[in-house]
Amino acid sequence: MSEIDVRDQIVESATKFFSKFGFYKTTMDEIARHIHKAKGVLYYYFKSKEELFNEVLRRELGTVKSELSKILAGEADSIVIMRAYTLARFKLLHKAVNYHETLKADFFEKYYFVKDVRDDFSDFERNQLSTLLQRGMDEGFFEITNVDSSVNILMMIMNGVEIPFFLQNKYPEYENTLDELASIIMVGLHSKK
Amino acid sequence: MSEIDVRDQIVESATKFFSKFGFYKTTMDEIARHIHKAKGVLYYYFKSKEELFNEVLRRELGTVKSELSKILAGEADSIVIMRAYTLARFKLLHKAVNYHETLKADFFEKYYFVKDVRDDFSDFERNQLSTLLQRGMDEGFFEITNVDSSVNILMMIMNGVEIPFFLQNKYPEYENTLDELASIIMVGLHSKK
DNA sequence: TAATTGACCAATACACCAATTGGGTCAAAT
DNA sequence: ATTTGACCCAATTGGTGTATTGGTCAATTA
Repeated sequence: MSEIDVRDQIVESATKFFSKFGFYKTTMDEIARHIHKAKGVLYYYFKSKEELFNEVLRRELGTVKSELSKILAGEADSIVIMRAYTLARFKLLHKAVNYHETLKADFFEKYYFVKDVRDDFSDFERNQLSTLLQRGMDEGFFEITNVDSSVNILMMIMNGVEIPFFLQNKYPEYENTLDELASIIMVGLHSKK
Repeated sequence: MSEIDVRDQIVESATKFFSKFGFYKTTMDEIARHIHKAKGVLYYYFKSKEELFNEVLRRELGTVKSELSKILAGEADSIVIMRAYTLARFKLLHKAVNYHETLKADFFEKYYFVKDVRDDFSDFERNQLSTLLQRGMDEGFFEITNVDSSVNILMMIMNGVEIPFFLQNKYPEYENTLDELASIIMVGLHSKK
């Protein structure tokens, strides 16, 4: 009975509620009641509601990162990988509903506590893209003067469209043009030969 | 005395206040007092506060549009124009502080009344970019399969970064990479020959 | 000892009312 | 044709008491 990891139960329950109602409309008490425990036990495993939310986020983005890592580890040309990465990135993030809430952090001071998880994902992406672009240059597919700067621009574009996509629900509308976006970026990074 | 166009005075006064305090923190009474008139006179020239704000916006974006039109009417290659357009677009919009407020319309229902002006600017931009891309194809600089679709993507990128740029004040940080963004887009649209 | 409970606290959110603000109207005046 | 200022009323604001909820902890269980 107590074999089941309670910490996991808590996170699963929290995920359910946070996904459905968001951070502020979810109470610690209902998370606890849902697994037939007293509220106090949550504080045995997590030191605060914010930390619990962060754990939920960490897992959500962890899935995204591992999926993306699979793509990045592929054998194909860096161009092919780059395209696949772009499409998958948005498709995966589209489903990461708790991540969406963190996008509000830039508007509402309330959400300061998600900074760490967001930064972590940003770092991940920056590293991966740097590696990929560098590899693309080594393979002769890309010809860019400054990798860091190109990565910055890619990140600017990708982060930029997240708010319209996920908070204003324009992702479905744009989903089928993402392939073309990827094309433009691909060619844009491509050597003029 | 009554030679001075009162309507203009009103709009100028309104521009001052709206630019400084935004739509909701500005009162019709202070706009009127500033030009030593009674509040009622505002309603002789404008049927509502919202309409007055729209007029302010119209002028603000009118300036932007006419500046951009100058660039678009240039003699240079479509590539050169495209780059100049991109840089100028953001530089001009950066100064259009009332336009910034309209960006909130996508988050807060309160701002529904700015739809018309925003749509107008969107239409302008869509038309101009279509013409430019088409011209670029005719001149052999661009090689795109579907102009509309490419325009969509350009607009998606440009609109996407507006919120980070103007509402989260990241424009200064990115300003000097805009040139490179333009490059990527340019090459991205460029024929592979 | 590790895990859990439930009563308890303090801070925040919330519901409610009163007072004020501010958008908008209009008959009268200029 | 334009302007005024008193007026209306819906919405906002500020203040207050109550309820909710994040968080603590001594006692209890297994």
